[in-house]
Amino acid sequence: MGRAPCCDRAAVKRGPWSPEEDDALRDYMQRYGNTGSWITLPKRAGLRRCGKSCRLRWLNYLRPDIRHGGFTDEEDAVIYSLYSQLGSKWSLIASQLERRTDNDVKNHWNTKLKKRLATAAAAFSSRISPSSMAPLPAPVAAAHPTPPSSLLPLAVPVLPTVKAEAYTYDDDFLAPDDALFVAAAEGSTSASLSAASSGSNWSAVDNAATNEGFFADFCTAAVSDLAAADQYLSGFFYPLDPTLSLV
DNA sequence: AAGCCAGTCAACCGCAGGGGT
DNA sequence: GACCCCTGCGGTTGACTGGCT
Repeated sequence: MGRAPCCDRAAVKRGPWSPEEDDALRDYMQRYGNTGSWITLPKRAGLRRCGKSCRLRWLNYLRPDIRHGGFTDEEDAVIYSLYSQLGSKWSLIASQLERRTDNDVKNHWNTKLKKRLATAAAAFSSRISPSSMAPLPAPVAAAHPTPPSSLLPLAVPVLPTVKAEAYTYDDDFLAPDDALFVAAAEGSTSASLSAASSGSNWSAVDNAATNEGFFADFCTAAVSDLAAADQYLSGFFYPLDPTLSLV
């Protein structure tokens, strides 16, 4: 016994909205607002649409106070930063951006930012060559379909996480250099890097990397400029471990 | 010109949770 | 407390478009 549908699917129109339907919904909302429920709105507005469809169309498209497309670098940076802290809480992220909808932010992330971040991570990990580092884990994602010509045509690894990688990276647990790489790649502050380089306080590495904002800063840098992201990361690596080198 | 493919984005679906009864 | 209704959310789908062969 499934959930009852919210409306009679045979009786309502589905698919793209026509200009006439848009006009009808816009006119109704501007005259009366949605004083009743979304479920009853289609009838009141003279639309053969599901109430949920009306709500979505209004909130994501017709509402006068929203912008579409053309995300700025600043907005991208905010999205990266918040995503690194909140995950896919699109409505929360959108609420921090002026006149953006959760659907727009989600689409922008899935079609552009996610790929850009993967490219930045791939470019970064390909250039770090600590002398004693164990081989990187096998790439999880498929090869990037169209890598920029400025980048090596390599497979896209996921950014390793401290919690996942610290205990699985290799059979011998972590050498300090591995921990340094992992901590930096995941998102640690200089505090966690210091802990990593001392090679002892693993829970401190974990906590610092998880809770603090290095990853968000890396994402922010990666948004606009891969070279800047590289520079940013190497700024953390070099002072702590001179055996690391960029190739 | 036609077909294919990848990228984009509007729209749909199902679930979770809040509020009312 | 149990149930129902409604809204909001996040994941996914599918139509459309433009570039390439």
